[in-house]
Amino acid sequence: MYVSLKDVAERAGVSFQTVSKVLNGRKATVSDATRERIMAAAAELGYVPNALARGLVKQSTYTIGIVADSFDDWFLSQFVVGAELEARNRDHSILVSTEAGGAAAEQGQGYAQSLLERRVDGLIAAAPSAEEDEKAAQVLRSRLPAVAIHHVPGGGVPVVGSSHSATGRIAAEHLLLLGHRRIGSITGPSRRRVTESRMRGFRSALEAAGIAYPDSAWTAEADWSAEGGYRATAQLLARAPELTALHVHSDMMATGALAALADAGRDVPSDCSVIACDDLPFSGYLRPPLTTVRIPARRSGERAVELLLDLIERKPVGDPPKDKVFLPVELVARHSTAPPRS
Amino acid sequence: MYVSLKDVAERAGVSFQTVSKVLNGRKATVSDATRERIMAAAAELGYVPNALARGLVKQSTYTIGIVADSFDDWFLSQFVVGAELEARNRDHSILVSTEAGGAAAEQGQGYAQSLLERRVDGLIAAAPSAEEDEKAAQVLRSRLPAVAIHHVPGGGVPVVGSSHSATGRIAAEHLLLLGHRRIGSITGPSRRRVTESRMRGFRSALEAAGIAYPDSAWTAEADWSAEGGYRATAQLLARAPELTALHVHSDMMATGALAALADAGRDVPSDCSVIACDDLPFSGYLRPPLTTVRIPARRSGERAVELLLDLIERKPVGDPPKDKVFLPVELVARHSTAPPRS
DNA sequence: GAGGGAAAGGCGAACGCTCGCCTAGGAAGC
DNA sequence: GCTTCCTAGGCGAGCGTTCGCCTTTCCCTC
Repeated sequence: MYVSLKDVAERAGVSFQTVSKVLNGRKATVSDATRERIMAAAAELGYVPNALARGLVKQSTYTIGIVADSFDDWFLSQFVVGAELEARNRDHSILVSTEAGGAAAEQGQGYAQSLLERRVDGLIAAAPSAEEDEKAAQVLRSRLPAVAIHHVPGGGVPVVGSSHSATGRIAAEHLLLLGHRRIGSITGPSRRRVTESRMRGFRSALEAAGIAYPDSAWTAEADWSAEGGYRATAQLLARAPELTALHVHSDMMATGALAALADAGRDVPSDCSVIACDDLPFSGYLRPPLTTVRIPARRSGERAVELLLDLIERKPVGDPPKDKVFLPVELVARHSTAPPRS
Repeated sequence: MYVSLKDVAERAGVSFQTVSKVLNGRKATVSDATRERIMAAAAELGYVPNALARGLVKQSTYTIGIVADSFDDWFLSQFVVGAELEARNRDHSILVSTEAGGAAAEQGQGYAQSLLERRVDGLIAAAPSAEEDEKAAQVLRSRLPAVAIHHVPGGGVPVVGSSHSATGRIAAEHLLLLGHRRIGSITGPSRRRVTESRMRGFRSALEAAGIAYPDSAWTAEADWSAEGGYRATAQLLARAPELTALHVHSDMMATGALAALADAGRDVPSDCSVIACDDLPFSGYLRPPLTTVRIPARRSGERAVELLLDLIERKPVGDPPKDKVFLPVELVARHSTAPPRS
């Protein structure tokens, strides 16, 4: 079905190994005439190299694997876009797998199984749902060069990303500066580290301002979705009408929060401010435009690949790899936040 | 680095071919004792099959390739999710590439190049940006079993998806039924087929109702983004204040449209109705909740894989493959549409 | 005219696997 | 006791590459 080096060789009247030399640019040893004959033959026949065979002998596929949870997630898909960009720059390609847990695991496929079978040269763990998974951690640690965007039990895997606690802190400080004292939180799933870290940063800022935060009373948990955000907000509002501001852990949930606030007849920002994080492409087009903390998703993907590739190509006596790379987050002040009504 | 069949064989005291038999479940010919010894050895050593080698000899990788434009796009990423699901069901995996044009093409990589190199068993073309690309069409037609989600020049490739003209028609009919007569359009890029088809369906519904549609006056083009939608809407509003409804070609652009309407001081739906298409996860949480035509993105991915796999496994004298599969779209009426103010 | 060297290209081996056929040995049948 | 059949497992070949080394040819040089 496909033409092979041998087919090209036959047509050009040389040995297939010579064709290999030419097509891989190891020029020194072939005459110009032959080279051209070979190139022509390859083009006419429509030769497409076989990455399987090449990978087999080179013991490297120039490919890096990403274990992600799902493309549903904005952060993850942006992360992959960034990763792909950087990989392309450095002559590698990206393989994405969703075998972190859930459906795949039920079918008996291990963490990143298909990636390992395909012999990727390195692994990027981008599946927070597996952040507590011991087995996954073992794979990451022992098999291959790897980096992660989240905590890996037992460590030993460099982490790339932005500081979640800083994200929470920045949000809190912005609200504090405007004069808010009674701030509620719509969080992601509480078992996730990111949720805990954001709350830590958030709380620390409040404490620094000498404000107590009644955890259970002013917090509602959701699942990152707009729908979840709507429900959690509606509940929280009913429970704690005294709040003058909401710190929402994602723009998507904030979209729901804005709707819930509107439906409750509370004006944003005059009755209640809202600050979120992510900075989705449409966040500035919600009404009111959403104030948020921008998370550099794409950039994280780029940096993860950079780091991983450095790790893979590490010189024998290279410098020890960094074990944490933090990318800065940034406050994007729009109009969903304002001083509380006095 | 990796353990191979030979390593497992040595530990179990058999030939490596026997290990292969056992691990692939061709049981008949091996005693229970031996089988267990082999399984144990494989587990202890952490054997991971090498898909490269296997693909090489089997001349099949059990993998299907998707050429997509970008993960930025909601439709495309949902499509991939669906495709992955269905592929997993049928023991295949998915490889996604963004080599349709743009950055990749500039680096001299052909359409789907890396997918072909990896010897995928079939191709799904999901890159509208290449819908007019002759070379891409040739690859799709000649190389491999393929299906597409968009028109392919010259045909010969089955198309899976929903009817764009029906989408436009449904939107128009909904607005017509409410009593609108002066309806504007915020479209995607006009060089895309999808844009043209939607407008065709839209216009045909208007004509059926005996309404003339002044194309250039009531249409504004954007780029699918919220920002583009905002700008196009703002312009159109200024140009054609008589409009009582807007037909927007994507929910993302409609998000911008809603913002533009709000900023122009026009209430939705009482001053101007808005209907869009896609049904994004947050569309029901915009305020007002967006009326839209739901496009079955995930389902399209599933069907595309189904169809492709059938094509690949086609029995010698199988039925001729369908060349079009249409998935129904569905009106989701929410609150951004209402009768025009009389 | 012998020796040396560079240029051009051939060749064998190996990567890790699957597949089909082959063989050794024991049990069964007459 | 000899043939026949199974059963359990071995073995060779080949998939399409890359890599290092080897061979041939030809041109110089002394």
